[in-house]
Amino acid sequence: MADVAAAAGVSLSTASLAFSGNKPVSEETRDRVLAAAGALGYAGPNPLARNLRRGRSGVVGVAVGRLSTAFRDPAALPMLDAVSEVLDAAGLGLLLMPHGDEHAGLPLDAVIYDICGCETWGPYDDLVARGVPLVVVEGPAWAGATYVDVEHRRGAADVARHLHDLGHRRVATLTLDSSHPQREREAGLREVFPDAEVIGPCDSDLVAAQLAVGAWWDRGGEATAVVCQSDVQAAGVVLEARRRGMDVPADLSVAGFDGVATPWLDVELTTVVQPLAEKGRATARAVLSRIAGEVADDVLLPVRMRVGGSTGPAPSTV
Amino acid sequence: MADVAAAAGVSLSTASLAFSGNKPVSEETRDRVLAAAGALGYAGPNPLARNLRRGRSGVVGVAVGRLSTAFRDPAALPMLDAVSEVLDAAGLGLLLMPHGDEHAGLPLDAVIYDICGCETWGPYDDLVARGVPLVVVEGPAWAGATYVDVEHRRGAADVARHLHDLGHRRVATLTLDSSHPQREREAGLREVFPDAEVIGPCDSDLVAAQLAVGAWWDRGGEATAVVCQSDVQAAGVVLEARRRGMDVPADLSVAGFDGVATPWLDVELTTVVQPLAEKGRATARAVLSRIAGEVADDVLLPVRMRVGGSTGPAPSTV
DNA sequence: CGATAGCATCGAAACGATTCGATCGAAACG
DNA sequence: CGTTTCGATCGAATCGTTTCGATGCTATCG
Repeated sequence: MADVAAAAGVSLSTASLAFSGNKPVSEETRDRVLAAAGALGYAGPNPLARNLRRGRSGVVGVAVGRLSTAFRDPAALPMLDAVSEVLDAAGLGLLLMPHGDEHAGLPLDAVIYDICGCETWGPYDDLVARGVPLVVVEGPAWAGATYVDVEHRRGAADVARHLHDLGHRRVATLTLDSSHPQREREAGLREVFPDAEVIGPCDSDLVAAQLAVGAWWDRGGEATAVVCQSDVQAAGVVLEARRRGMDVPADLSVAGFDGVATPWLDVELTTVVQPLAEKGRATARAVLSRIAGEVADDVLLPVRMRVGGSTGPAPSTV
Repeated sequence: MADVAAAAGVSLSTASLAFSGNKPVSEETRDRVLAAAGALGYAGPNPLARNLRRGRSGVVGVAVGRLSTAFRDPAALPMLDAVSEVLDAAGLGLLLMPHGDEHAGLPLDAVIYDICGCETWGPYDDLVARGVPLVVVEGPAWAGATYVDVEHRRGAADVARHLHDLGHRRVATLTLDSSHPQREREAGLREVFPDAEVIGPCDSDLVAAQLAVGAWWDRGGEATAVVCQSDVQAAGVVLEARRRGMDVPADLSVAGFDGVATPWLDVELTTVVQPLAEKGRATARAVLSRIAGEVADDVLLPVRMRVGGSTGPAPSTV
């Protein structure tokens, strides 16, 4: 930039102002600087230097598990999409941080922990030591972090009540690996069905759910309704039930969670609809606040049960 | 760091060496520096300053469309996962660049264009002016970029021959928006079926495919086989065909592309299996080479047709 | 017409590291 | 014992900006 300034016959500081526009520069001077830049093939201020000066990198990390697993669940995308949209508008980029701490050397302005079952991570000590703002989505409590969460417990309780109203008394649940949302949801379920049987934990994956519930039936499991922790799991249960000759919802009611689209399934799932986009926006807003040095309030978003065709009256034969 | 050096009674340069290990430092000195750092709550060298010195940000951008659409297709994930794995190992982070140029101010060491239908973008002039290495996946030709691609044309031709061998003569194809891969694949198809009818372009989305092929049938479209540009599209066609009382493959053969898992479909698709992970690794390797200042050769990866149960002999009644 | 604003410009000091070349002992060598 | 070598340490330059405070200079005001 010094060369450009020299070529334009102005000082370095003026050239800088011509590019950044942080202070008024006469039209004529700006044009002269820009022309000189063009002639010299100067592409504008070096972002690295700017970042050093500003003390900001313009990059926000988002901790996900392995990409292929984190995004397999269709609920992850609308959320991340909304995050990205808000951050983009603020000129911030989103850096993927798959499990691992290879990213210790990168300059991050903030980090989002979207807990896709990454309960065990713990915040990177390095980030905490550096004072990098942390925003935790659906996560356990970490000191100093801002929280964004949805009403897992209430959603699960709503579903449980719905099933109870339909006459179900023998309910089983397919769980996720132990995590904050899982614990909350199980608590919600147990408000209504204290003795609900746990089929076992499995990933939010169609085949995994089929295998898990199939194995449970094989070893004699019985229930008139299965409550799942994601719509993908629920779809797996529906498919496996049918494969075994059961009708949904006549013989078995199945409930999901998330409220994502499953167009390849011919029945609309009864589920708990999360405001995924709003969750993402709230997360991004929290990030922006924290970066700006403000305190950001924790956010708890409401959920809404949606009754679909996958749940129905309990079969009277039980 | 100056404070730490002072506290440890060494010079700034020595303190720097103690942290980076770029030159030998006596064990005792290092311990003293680290101890001083701990006492002063210094979390290590500031990445922004390091980046400025090094002239590297450690961040690689990956241009995708909107996240929700880019990752909806299950083929995108294994690819990106592999990219991320290789880059992580090299200490580089992956920055998502959704469509738009808000990312102009970010310091990127290289940019990957994974052309998910983002044909129209053009490389950011800014990046080119800055001399940022570009790696284009399945893209059109841009001067100076390194290319990674798969044998779209050959894969499509293999599928076409397979159908021809099965006796099909009336073949239609569901396309993607015009793009390099789409053009290549259509060329492959036309090697065997020069007159194949185009049903129309649609996103690689289940519902979109159902609607597109459904509308085509509604307006009198006829074919014994439909060649699709992704497995998701193919699944949509299978579902829609069945909804209309056709049997797959007895009445209609359907072929996909990509070779991803569709466990919710009860028929294994005939498809063209792409080496997705290898594509990702090759891409990442190209990025690393280019960042290192080396020239990176273009890569063309082989594909393999996999015959599944979605294609069969042409019905004799046509 | 003199004092006061206000605008454009400039010089110089950060921002926080890395790294080149020089210095200084001590060990190794003949 | 004199000389070379090597490892540890240091000082200073550098990376490329942004921005604070100062300096003219020209309108504005009374």
